[in-house]
Amino acid sequence: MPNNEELVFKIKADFLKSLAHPIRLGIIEYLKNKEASVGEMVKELRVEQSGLSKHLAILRQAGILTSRQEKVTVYYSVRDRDIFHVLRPIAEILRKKLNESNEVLAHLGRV
Amino acid sequence: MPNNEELVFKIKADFLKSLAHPIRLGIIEYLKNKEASVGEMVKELRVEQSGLSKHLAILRQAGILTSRQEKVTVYYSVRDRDIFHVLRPIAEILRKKLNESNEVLAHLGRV
DNA sequence: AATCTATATGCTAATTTGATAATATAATCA
DNA sequence: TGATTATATTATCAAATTAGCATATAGATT
Repeated sequence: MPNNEELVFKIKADFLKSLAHPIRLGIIEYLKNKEASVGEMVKELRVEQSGLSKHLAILRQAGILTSRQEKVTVYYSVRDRDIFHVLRPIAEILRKKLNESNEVLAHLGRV
Repeated sequence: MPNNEELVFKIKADFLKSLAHPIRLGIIEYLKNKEASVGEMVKELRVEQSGLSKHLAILRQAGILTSRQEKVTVYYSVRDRDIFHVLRPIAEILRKKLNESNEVLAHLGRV
């Protein structure tokens, strides 16, 4: 019986888990400015169909993507663009970290 | 042999994974405005010592925390406050989602 | 009806992650 | 030195995640 605070951490952690996979990050970026069908993504993202389907389901369940069906084709898109408010700072943090490493490396040749 | 784009997604995913655990989120929040020793956190966060130690190591390796040692005591703190630029929008997204659910629920009584 | 296309689901094995307990290390203190 | 304290590491096992393949479903086409 977790208390409310623990429950909130659990919910946040689950949300983060849904993002924490290279293919899923690739999907979100691919859908950044457009919607796309599963078939299109299978080709473009070079992933196996059933695997992609499962990753899409995870992102939909997390509320990050929505889908609409047209005949047999299912189109996915980003449900709430606020997700990029999470992803952008991550890129910035990593970029910054990389810069810091490079600055250290720059001193290697000198002595 | 993954290409550069895939490598970047892998790096981002690994970073997200380091965040994606309730205890680790609890640690980061606990360290939001202060540093704390492992012993203090064992007591306050109600986690087992060896488990906490491992979670701290994961966060340090991810570059999210730093530590300094004073005699036998090790103090941890947030290394780069930019991490909160990632965590805050997550809270907002989840709050928003909850509000939307509540608005739906509000119509349940009416008919 | 039989086939084809697009997507989802189920199954299994491999890998990763996590919890717990035990042990190690290292500094301090008696 | 021996005991104590603080933290890290290791070992073991259970649980969760993932990949890949096979199958299911459902609509479209012949």
